[in-house]
Amino acid sequence: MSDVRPPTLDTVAEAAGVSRATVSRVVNGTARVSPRVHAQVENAIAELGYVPNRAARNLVNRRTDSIALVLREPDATVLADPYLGSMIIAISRALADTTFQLVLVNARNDSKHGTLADYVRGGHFDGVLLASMHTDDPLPGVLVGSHVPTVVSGRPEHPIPGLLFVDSDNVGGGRLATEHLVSLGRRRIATIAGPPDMTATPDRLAGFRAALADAALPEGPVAAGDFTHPSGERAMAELLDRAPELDAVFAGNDMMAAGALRTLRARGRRVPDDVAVVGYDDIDLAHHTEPALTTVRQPVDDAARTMVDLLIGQINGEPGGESVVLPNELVKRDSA
Amino acid sequence: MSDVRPPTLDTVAEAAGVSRATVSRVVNGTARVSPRVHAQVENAIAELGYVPNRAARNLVNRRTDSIALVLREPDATVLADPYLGSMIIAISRALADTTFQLVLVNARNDSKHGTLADYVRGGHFDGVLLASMHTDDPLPGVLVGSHVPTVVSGRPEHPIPGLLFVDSDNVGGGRLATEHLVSLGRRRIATIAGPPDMTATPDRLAGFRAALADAALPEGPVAAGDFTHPSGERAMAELLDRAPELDAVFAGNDMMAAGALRTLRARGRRVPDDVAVVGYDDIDLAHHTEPALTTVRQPVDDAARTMVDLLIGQINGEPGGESVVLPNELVKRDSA
DNA sequence: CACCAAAATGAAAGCGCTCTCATTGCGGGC
DNA sequence: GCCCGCAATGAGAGCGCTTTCATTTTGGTG
Repeated sequence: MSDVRPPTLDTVAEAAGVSRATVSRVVNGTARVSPRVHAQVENAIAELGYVPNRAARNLVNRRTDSIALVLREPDATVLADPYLGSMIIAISRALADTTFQLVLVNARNDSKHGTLADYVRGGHFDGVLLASMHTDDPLPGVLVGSHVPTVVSGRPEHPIPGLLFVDSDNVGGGRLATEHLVSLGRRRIATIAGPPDMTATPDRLAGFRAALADAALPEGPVAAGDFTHPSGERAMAELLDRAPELDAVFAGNDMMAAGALRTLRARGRRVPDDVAVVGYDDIDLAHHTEPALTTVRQPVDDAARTMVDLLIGQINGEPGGESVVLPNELVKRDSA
Repeated sequence: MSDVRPPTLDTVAEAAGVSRATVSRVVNGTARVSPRVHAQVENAIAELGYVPNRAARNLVNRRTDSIALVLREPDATVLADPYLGSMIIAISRALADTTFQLVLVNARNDSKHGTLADYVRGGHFDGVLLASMHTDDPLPGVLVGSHVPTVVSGRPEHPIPGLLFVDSDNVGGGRLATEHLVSLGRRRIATIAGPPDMTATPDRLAGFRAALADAALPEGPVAAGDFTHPSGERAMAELLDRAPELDAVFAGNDMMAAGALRTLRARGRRVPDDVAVVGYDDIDLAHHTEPALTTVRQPVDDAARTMVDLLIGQINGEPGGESVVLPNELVKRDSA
């Protein structure tokens, strides 16, 4: 309600005794300006506390200088997984050194103005980062079709021409976890898989099976979970019923691994003595379970930085961006 | 790189055979338009897929339609606490039904363009939400001084005129936890306090002491932590050394409670039989510790919604916003 | 049927910025 | 001393929108 308007380019120009164009030039460093004039302008800017008006700038430049982070999680269950939170923080950090703002778009499909797809396509953002994608989600296709620079986290089920993604090597991760169990001498290895509509699930499963095959071990039983703690408890119970003699479990994420741990304890199985357990993600919780979880760590910070770099490259029209698959790492603790 | 520009008001106007002003009116519902013309315009909009240009709108309206969520956490340690993540999600959800965008500003003091304070003051946002404040942070004062609508999460140490905050009743929460321990018959009750530079810490401590006084119990030992898991382990060890006979602990958050649990187990104390433990926050982890944590739940969703409502009220110049303190709730599980 | 108020619409002025194009100023080569 | 070329600067158009103000249309009344 204060009616004092912030200084504009013209204000500064007048104060410095030059034209608006010149001030613009020094603000943007876009052309040479004589040292004397440059100093005058700088002084005027400092004195008036001038800050460029973003809207005006965006209008003429046809850029918004902001990128959307779309979280595709209709149900709160998966939001409980701190992995997503760490992703958000990592992306925000990766963006901190750029001029881009991070806009969080919490997307239950069409909450905002009309469809989410329309909203995102509506030129509100220079680019879009998609996290926690499901295989049947049409959004990435729509965005690419609308020429909106887009990078998704996690390999899409079907490659979409022009869609870049950053993923961690889930096949390798599944293999890493399973090979570790094998190296421990375990022979009856089961797995708790994640939701089938995220590619991480089949990928980790593929790594699991490949490692088993390499070790000439029979394919262990598979139970399905949905990345939540309770689903891990249930899946473990199911596994125990189906294969009471199992001596190891590879869980599709740490949350489910924690659930499995609880079921194992309830059933009187000691971990890792009777049953070894390996999780996935290395979320904070992995330190706190009893026993502490051996798990596969994903390079969240690297992934975030890579996504941001790829996206900005696309926004700037640089050629040659390529999807990236980052390696994972086994973190050995006490559960296996 | 595509050179086809999106449709503008003029495009639509021409297609509908009316003036730009009229189209603007139907888009904004700002004035009456005859039904026939209205329909024509709607058709044209639908056909062309017109979406208003946000920058142009912002320029003339002097609004950005976006609000900043500033996370004031220089060190990653506190970021590991999922409480913050749940806050982010809750705020994002609370904003989903409004026209405002949520911009995440991850603020290690002056990463972006110049000082954070300047950046935030630079008119990039209509309002600011501050989370995880520390008592010595000058930012809220600066913002209020610059007439930037601001709402902070958590009571500031010294009331700042014009600064609204939303907090949960930490004194009451500390009391709730402690009274529960007292009601369990515990008599030697210790506490692990959080970082002293957040008001939640002295407040919870005050509640703790008040409850002890009410029960005519001596003031128990206090150890200091920093809200992290390791600090909880250390603080518990210290407490055990100083007061080996203690039979209950109230921890300033769940993370430290989990650490305390681990130390207790290592020292051979059974929970809750030998030592009862109560945490604070009811983060997801509270379900997964062994035993599951009894804890104080903060109304995160309510708090988020309240913050958003207050902020939007301020932005719209509505009078009469008041700081709010929300009640907490004791969640009984197995640790006490 | 003429008249006037009210309703509907249009014309146009900016919002603050960038950038093209034109103009000015300057030094050096002849 | 004059002219040319380049560096420095300024003038001004326009980005897409909202909004005031003027104008046209409409419809009710005498």
